Amino acid sequence: MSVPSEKAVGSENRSRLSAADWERAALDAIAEYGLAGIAVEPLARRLGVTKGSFYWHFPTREALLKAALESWERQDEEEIFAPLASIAEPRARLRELFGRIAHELPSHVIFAALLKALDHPLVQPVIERVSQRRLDFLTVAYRQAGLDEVAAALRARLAYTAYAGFLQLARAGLPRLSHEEFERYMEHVMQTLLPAPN
Amino acid sequence: MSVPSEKAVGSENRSRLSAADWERAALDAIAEYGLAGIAVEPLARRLGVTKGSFYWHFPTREALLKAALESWERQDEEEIFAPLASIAEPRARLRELFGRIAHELPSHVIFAALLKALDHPLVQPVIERVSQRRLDFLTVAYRQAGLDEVAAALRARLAYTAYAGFLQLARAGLPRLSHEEFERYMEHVMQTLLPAPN
DNA sequence: GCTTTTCAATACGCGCACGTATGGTGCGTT
DNA sequence: AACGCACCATACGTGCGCGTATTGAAAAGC
Repeated sequence: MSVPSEKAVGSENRSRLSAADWERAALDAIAEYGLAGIAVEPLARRLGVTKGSFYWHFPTREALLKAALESWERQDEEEIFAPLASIAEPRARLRELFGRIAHELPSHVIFAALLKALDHPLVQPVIERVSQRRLDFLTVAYRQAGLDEVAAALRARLAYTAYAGFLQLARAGLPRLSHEEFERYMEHVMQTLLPAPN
Repeated sequence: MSVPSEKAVGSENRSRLSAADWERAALDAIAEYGLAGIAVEPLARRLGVTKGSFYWHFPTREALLKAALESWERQDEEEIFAPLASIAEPRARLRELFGRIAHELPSHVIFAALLKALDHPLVQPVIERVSQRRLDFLTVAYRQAGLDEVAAALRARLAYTAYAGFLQLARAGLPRLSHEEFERYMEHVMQTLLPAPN
């Protein structure tokens, strides 16, 4: 049956790496340093190997970026937005979404980093797809919350830009909010961006 | 009186360059390529000289960046926000502000580029100052439009993040709006983010 | 007209990341 | 025990941008 001695789930410190390990490291690097964080030699140092390892798994730097982006797009969809879809009440669903953004989930941090690299030809289509899904998500929720077709689409766009702007400014550029202040802010956002419940 | 043969206003193609010419070129480069656009050798090529020229005017790359940022911050304040301040009616003032954002003024394009480089130690304080001014601007306008102190500050923050997000997503990442669609969108934003006129 | 200042070209060394080529090591297979 | 494959190290060449040093040319001042 040829059972590998270590088939554990996590990315243990097993001495040999796989392509998936490089993808994970790449995503971590994006979260920390932005798109420029995906660099072969720095990543290799970070992983305790040399680039000789990398070029066995991937033909080029761009290939890693591409793989990492695909991995993120899938993961983001499954882990972040799929759970939200199960919330029936649209206002609660939106509230939950906005609430999650503040928690600096890795997926959101990466999303913020990718938003800053929209000029990159590999990033742009990914963000376009993801943005469209988020817009649809918001539009549906607003529609269910009582807005008419047109208003729902417009409100979704406004909410989405606010979402993107918040991510961009959350870590710096604006005075940071305390937990309480953030709660008040969230409350205000909900009241402003959500139609009154009938 | 030693009148220089060419003292014309514009950045004519006079053969010798000044520090101000480099600053202008740097800001153009930021608008086009982002912060990475500020690079000595590429800029020199763009200007038709070699870096021998640059290092006479500036000691280092960072010095140019610093000078360009200061120039932009001053110019942005004078040319964009000062005119707005003269509009007495707060709702009209806000409308005018939002309207200007869409016109891709150079100053806004640079602002968007700087927002993407918030991690840079020279950029961060500039954006923090500018953000604070914009927040104050918005807060005052909302206050004058009838919101109470707390609500005005919160609404200003929301409007500002929407503003930043819009800039970030205007050029790519989201389906581009036609002129008519944009007008409708603006109308919706005004209705949503502005209190009803009594 | 001659010097001095101002701006620019050239040549150089450095760092750093990409990508290639090639040899080396551990481990499952037979 | 020997082989072969998967993974990694090492060495090398390239590109490109920063910064320095030195020389050169044009304009300004006297």
